[in-house]
Formats: sequence, C-alpha cells, structure tokens
Amino acid sequence: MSVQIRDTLSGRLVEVGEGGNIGLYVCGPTVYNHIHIGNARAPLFWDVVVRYLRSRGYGVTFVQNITDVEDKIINKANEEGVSWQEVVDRYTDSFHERLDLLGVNLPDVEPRATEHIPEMISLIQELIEGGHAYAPGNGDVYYRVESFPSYGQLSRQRPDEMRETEKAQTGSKESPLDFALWKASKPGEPSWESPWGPGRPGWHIECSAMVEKHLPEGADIHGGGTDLRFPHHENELAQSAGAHPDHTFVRAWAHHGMVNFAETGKMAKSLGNILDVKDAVDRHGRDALRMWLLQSHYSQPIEYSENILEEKRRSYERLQHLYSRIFGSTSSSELDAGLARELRERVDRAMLEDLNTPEAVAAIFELAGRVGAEISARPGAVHEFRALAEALAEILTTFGFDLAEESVAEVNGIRIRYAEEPEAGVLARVAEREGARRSKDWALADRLRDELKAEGWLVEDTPEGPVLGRR
RNA sequence: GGCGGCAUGGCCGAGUGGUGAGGCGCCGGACUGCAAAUCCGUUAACCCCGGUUCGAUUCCGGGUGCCGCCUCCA
Repeated sequence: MSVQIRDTLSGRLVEVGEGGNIGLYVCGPTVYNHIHIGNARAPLFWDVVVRYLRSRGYGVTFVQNITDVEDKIINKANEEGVSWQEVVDRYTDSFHERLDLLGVNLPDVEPRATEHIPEMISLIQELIEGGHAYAPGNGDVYYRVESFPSYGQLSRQRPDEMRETEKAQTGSKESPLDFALWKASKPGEPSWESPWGPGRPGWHIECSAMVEKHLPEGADIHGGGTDLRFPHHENELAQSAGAHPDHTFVRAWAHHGMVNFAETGKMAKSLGNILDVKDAVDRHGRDALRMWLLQSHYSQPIEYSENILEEKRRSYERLQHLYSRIFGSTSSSELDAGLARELRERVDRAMLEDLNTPEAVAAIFELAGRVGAEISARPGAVHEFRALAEALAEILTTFGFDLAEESVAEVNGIRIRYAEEPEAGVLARVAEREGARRSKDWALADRLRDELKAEGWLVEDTPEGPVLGRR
C-alpha cells in the first residue's frame, strides 16, 4: 500500500511511503501575529493526514517549523519597542493556543530557525564552494540563480521572463533574481557570528537546513500554501539541490489553496482582511471548521463565510447524531458488517489517492444515509450496528473530530441518554417527567421540562426515550 | 505582460468518455400531547463556440470570466 500525492513539480501522481515510512515537512508560521484561518489550513489539514496515515500503519515523521527570525518580526518588535524575542515568544504561544483550540496535535518535530544557525551557515558555505552563492563583501551572501539551470522549474517560471519589480532590486547582487542567504545585521537586529560577519539568515535557507537535518532521507511530502511555491519553495529547492545534487530533497510537493473571503479575496495580513482562528472557533466550533476544510480538496482554494461555516456545523451534527443513535449497539448483522467494510474501503481509496478528504467525507455520509434508511424501515435495527459504530468512531476520530460519546442512565426503568454529566437530581427529574408523560400528565411533564430548562438543561423526547442536553 | 489554477444544480463541493458523488437549502413524508429535534424521500448541474468520438460535463483548440503567483504572504 502506498499513498499517491499530486506532485506540484512534475504534475503527476507520485507514490510515497512504499517502505511504510513517510517524512512530512510543512512550512509553519512566521510568528509575528496571531494566526488567521488561512494560516490554519495547513496545520489542520496535515494533522488529519498524519492521523490517517498512522491509523493505516505508516510510520510518520511530521516536521513543521517555526520561523522565529525574519524582517516582519523585527519590524513588529521595533513598532512596539520590545525585543524580537518577546514578539517570538508571544506569538509562538498564541500559535500553540490556537492549534489547541482547533484540536490539532503538535508535530513530532517543531524546529526553529534560530536553533539551526550552524547548519544554515555550513549549507551556505557549501553553496559558495560549489559556485552557487557569493559574498560580495558587505556581510551579505546571495544565491547565484544563474548557476542553477533548472531554477523556475517548480513554479513554471522562466527566469528571463520574470517581471522586474522594485522588490528585486539589485544592490550588491550580481542579478536582480539572486536572493539573500545571509544578511548583515544592523545594530539592534538579531545577529549571529558567521564567516561573513555578524548577520542573520535569509528566509528560505532555514527550511533547506531543517529538512536536511530532520528528514535526512529527504522529505517524502513537502507541504505549504500555493503562495509559497514561488519564491520560497523554488528557492529552497535551488539551495538544497544546488548544494546536494545527488540527494533527494523532496519526493512530492503538495501545495494547498488559499482561503478567500467572498468579498475581499485572499485572506492576508497585508490586506487587513483577516479572521483570527480564535474568533472562528468561538463562532462555529472546531468541528465545523474541520468539516469545512475536509469537504473541499486541499489543492483548491476555499471560501470562508459565516453561512458556509454554519452549514458545515449542521453537516457535522448529522454524523454526530447518527453515531449517537448507533453507539452502544450490542449486535451486528450482515448489513452492518458490510457497511463497515465498505466505509473503510471507500475512505482508504479516497485518502490514498491524493488525500481526497471530500471524497472520504462523502462516503461517510452515503453510508450514514443507508443506515438511516434501514433504521427508518426497521426501528429495532438501531441496536445492530456495532461494527459500523466502531468504524465510524475510528474514522471520525482519525479525522480529528470530537466525537461526543453519549452515556445512558437507567432510572426507574427509564433509559436516559446524555452527553454531558448532569448534576445530582437532574436525571431523577427527567425520569419523573418521562413517567408523567407516560401517564399523560402533560401539566407535570411541561412544568418539569420548564424547570430543567431554567437550569440550562434541554430535554428532547425521542422514540428511544428522553435525551438530555445543554441548552 | 508572463506563469499556473479554476469554471458543475438555489448555495458549498467531488468525480467520470456512456448507469445524475456528497453536504446545506427547498419541497413532500414519518415520528409527535405540546416543544424542539431527528429520520426518510424527492428536486436539481456540468461557462460559451468549434473539433475528436457511435457518444463529452469529462479529451483537444479557441473565447469569456474568476483566483493565485511573478523575490521574504499559509
């Protein structure tokens, strides 16, 4: 069994993980602000992928870096009159808090740029020795793009056709296309000793160094947003392949689409149209956010709106309800076993071909529909889905959803289902109310329901008995 | 200007050379003392013009529109 990934470099499906192990590197945040939901796409999506691959028996090494030295961090620190380390600490904590809110697991390795300065320096030295880089003598070191003939391959750009912009000023560079590997530090800026004088690393070099260090066999999959394809990944590739032409750097590049707002387009800090992950989770809950991301393919752009997220919340609830209904099934049937098997197979097929989460989610819903139809036709069947309940729980958990497992209490022969443990006396009154209902004492039943409602509990009557929930 | 991607039913969104994924909504129904839910069923689409083909939403060409990138934005 192997996973196929649509590699952005070749445009083809590439097999990875044949040997059972997968090294995954994903570009993480530059910590100079709270992450917005656009930034959340990568951690959330890859979290699902990692969980899934592990559930299928793969050994996964998941590396996601934190960029903790960069112009924007320095600018932020200067604006606020604090040290750059303070900015880094604050927003690294914020990042972790938000991952936690999203229910995203931390990667196996979370390397920081500043912890890899020696590796970067030695990589730069190798590039200089190989003629791929030069130090003009002012403390900077630049990559010599001309020395790498396949430059532009990843982004399908031809160097001679690249538009010249002010951002690509020549300065002390040989060519406007050359990019900084090392920058001389100005006073007050983060600074490390180097063969070229005190300085700090360029942006791209950190990822080259960290991929090589933490995934010595090369990255099977290298993820990041489509906006990183150029220049960031193009430059990473030029650096790593330039320094080590015989070593595989990346087997499959997987670029995910941008998150857009319907009205204002791409969500970007520079455009000011950002939505903090925290606000999105507060508004819609993490499960809705997961459903939203999983119901479209990672390679496509995705649109955010309050309405869409509300829709996704409802979608997820439907699965949660189905699970609640069949959870606790004590027996299995031929139908049950067949549905469980089909569910697992279809999810696998979808995921193993380019991580097609929407296809996998569709399979879950489709199977759910068939269960509903069976229960609808034969209510007693609700207790005969042990295998499917198990498969469903496993898959939804693998996708990182919070599956609420209901408890069942039996009071005076009345079965009451609830997800959240109620305080003493509540269950007794729910049972009392159900007793009142059975003897058609509607006045008492309604009074008890109102009473419980005032205390924050909602009682719903179902054919299978009362269900207690939070209002 | 260059490069890349995308155009699917009211909305979101997969996929396929020929039997209409899936979700949300609408509508119909079931359940129901009331309430709130829930469940079932149905509805409906492949941007435009050519071409290839027995047959194209799917392949090719052209057009239109939208999005991203073009040196440090996930």
